[in-house]
Amino acid sequence: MGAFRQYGYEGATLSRLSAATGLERASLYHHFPNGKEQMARVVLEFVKLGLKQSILAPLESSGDAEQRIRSMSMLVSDFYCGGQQGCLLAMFTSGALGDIFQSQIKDLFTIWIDALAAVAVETGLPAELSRRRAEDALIQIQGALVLTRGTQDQMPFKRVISRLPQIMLEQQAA
Amino acid sequence: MGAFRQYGYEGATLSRLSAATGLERASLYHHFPNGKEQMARVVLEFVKLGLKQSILAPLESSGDAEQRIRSMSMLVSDFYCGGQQGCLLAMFTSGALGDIFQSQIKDLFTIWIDALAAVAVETGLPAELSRRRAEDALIQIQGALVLTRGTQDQMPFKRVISRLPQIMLEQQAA
DNA sequence: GTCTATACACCGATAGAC
DNA sequence: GTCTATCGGTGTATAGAC
Repeated sequence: MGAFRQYGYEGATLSRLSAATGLERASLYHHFPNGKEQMARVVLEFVKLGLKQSILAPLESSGDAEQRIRSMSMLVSDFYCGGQQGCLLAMFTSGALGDIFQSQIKDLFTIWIDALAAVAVETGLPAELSRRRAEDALIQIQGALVLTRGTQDQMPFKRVISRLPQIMLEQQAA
Repeated sequence: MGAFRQYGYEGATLSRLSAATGLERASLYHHFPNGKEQMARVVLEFVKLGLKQSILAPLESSGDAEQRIRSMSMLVSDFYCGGQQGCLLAMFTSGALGDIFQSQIKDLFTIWIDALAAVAVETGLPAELSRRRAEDALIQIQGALVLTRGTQDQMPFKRVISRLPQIMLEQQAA
């Protein structure tokens, strides 16, 4: 998975995947008969599982909504190494790949947005506004990743992470 | 330029660049003796010029600050085709490329942030806050591009575009 | 299941005719 | 300045021994 994340789909050559897994190129085709595209699909499924079972898990616990969002924020920050690591989803939306992995990518974003929106709804916000807030949260996470990597400055990402509860839950209009 | 933007650095093969320019691969080496890397650098310089002379031009005009930001927003929306086109800068921050084009990318983001911050300063906002607002604006533009492409829904991008003046100029604390 | 060996296409890049 | 032809290297993928 690391190879796809670090180098993107085109840059994740079988040689790099071989080096990352310890298996020879030919052996990879035993596990993934449909080649590189299948490997990427499995990685996306793996990411989906990780998103659900790790990052989004705190959102479904009980307790203070703000605290739950803060817990997710910490996991997000760790997952992206404080903004130094890029987002696989963002990389796979680029270029001609969007056509190939579109539905899987969309699925992942939807899961994330729905989970965040559900928390906002719990606090009494209207459904439509909650969804917009959840989208805003993801916009800022993804944008902060781009800017932090582009400017070599971790501050934007850190700022967004600490601001997430406010983005989701502040009561005034937005 | 379109090839790099659509396919990314690795995906912009010389064959595609040849097709996009109408020149044979060998002819490209006459104009860019240092090969593909040089082509990408020239593209980035071209983008820099376009950013300054087109997108950021309204910010330096006179008149209402909000109106100037709105003018830039329109140009940004057109440039990214309502969010359907990805951002070259974001693509080039990914993978091992960050090391090669890092300084040029950083330069471009800095120019954009400084130009936006200057407008906020004009309206009486403190310098530090203005800079944060400018960073926030870019975060949301970049994040909206990712989300819009990832979810196949233009709404997030449109929402961010229309919200840009507010992000930059609202007077209350943030 | 993993390996070595290999097939074939395409990559970035160069030489040299015109 | 643009082309055809070609280089060495690497890409994805397959065959077959073990």
